[in-house]
Amino acid sequence: MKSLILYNSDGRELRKFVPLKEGEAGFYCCGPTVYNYAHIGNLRPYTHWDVLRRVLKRFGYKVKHVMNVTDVGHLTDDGDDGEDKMIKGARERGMSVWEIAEFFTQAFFDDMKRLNILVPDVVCRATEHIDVMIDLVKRLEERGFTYEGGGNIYFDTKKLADYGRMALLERQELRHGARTQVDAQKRNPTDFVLWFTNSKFANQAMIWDSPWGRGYPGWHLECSAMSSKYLGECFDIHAGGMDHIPVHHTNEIAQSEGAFGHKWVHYWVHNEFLIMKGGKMAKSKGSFITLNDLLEEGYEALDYRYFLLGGHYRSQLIFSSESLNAARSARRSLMGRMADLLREAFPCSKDDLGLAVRARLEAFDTALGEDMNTPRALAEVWSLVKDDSIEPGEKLAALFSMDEVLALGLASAGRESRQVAADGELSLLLEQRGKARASKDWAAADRIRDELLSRGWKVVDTSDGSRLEKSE
RNA sequence: GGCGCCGUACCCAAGUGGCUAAGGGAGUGGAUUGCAAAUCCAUGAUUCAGCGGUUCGAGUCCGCUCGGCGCCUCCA
Repeated sequence: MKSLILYNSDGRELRKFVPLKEGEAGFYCCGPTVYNYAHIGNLRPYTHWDVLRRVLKRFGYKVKHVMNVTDVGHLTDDGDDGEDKMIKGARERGMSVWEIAEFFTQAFFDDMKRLNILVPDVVCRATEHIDVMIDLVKRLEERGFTYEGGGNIYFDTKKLADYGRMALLERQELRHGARTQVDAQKRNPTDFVLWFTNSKFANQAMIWDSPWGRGYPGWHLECSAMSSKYLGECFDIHAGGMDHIPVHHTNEIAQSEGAFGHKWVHYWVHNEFLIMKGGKMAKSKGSFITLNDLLEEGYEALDYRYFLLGGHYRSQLIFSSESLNAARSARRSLMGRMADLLREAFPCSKDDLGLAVRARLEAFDTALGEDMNTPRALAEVWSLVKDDSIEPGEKLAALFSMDEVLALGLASAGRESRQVAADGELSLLLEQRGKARASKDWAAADRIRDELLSRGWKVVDTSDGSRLEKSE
């Protein structure tokens, strides 16, 4: 089993991954809140967690990957001047909250597919697990972690000795109430609602029966309840955005460890943000870039994936059209080299790989094993490509192997030439141009080249003759 | 105000105190080409925001200054 080192936010150190069960890895990541399209910043973590999942598999683990879909309209746990996100989305688009959830869940998975992100083994919706959440609150109630105030059930954070350990909250002087209204019902500023029966909004659309009255769950509850249902009350990895450390994940830990009475998650991994020129992209800011926007500008989704893998998941990554262009150029170049290799060789079998190429693959794995260092892994890809001591067939085999983790679509590199070969008309035009060139009829040759370009194909002349590549 | 992260070439970006500071993109020069595109070759930081310190040795550790970002509100 290859060694995987992960940075564990709970303890803030790099730690070798040791699974709870030999050869298996249980892995939960915070999923989307489906009240709007995901913007490209939202898509960053899922790409990195996809790599994590693929690395775990590559290193020999049997992976169980669970992700939630937050389709409950959440208020905040503090006094909130805002509006329920789901209700707002529904009102603005003239749909019901349920339709909104369904629509944007679909849109989210469309994006996942285009980015070559594997669908988690379990995708669980909050609205389908209300009973599990209620059970968790009951257990907390039995163990004395809750109190009632103003119709809502609160978690008493004073009852948990190491509340806030991951976020180092004890070192912080939080300015509670600085930006929001303090909830007068709370005994401690950090307490949070487990179950609401007292909605701040008259038209609360999603409510369920509970032992405490009709209402809806607190936001943090769903992740604790669902992850534990599918992965057990103690599991390996919980992933999410670093913005969640102080509140969401801190409270998940509190309510889970409170209810279960033991340590809950062994490795917490958190991603940093995608940064625009002026700061992070946020849904609440109203304007943001979606994957569709990039596609409309002529980028491929996998160009964006390449861009993301070019930065480490724990570092802020600066987005600009310039850097995305760089990623696109790099990926195209890589695809071009793949296509060239495929013209001269077939991928050889894994058993026939020589020492040099094995060393390259080893270096690639090492990079990924060291806290998922995808930038270094990409550098290893380029080193391999440019290594003249390695036979084309070996390179191809290694590149296909690497792409099992990177998922940059390298396997489709040779597709264009096959497509051209299958298209009689294109082949004929290419042949005619070849004849025109042979007789130095440049006008005719250029006319055919323009014709092909107008059909979306770019002519590439080589010493071995001409071929076609897809243009923009 | 508190807490945390970051500042590496024109741009993006790796870098676990110790060989010549990865990789990609852009640029430039050359080869090739009917032209163009593609491709190939060559070319990049005596230096890692600045200053000081620790050390035999620091981009990597410590302190201060300047600059950027995040969290303490829902947020990936």
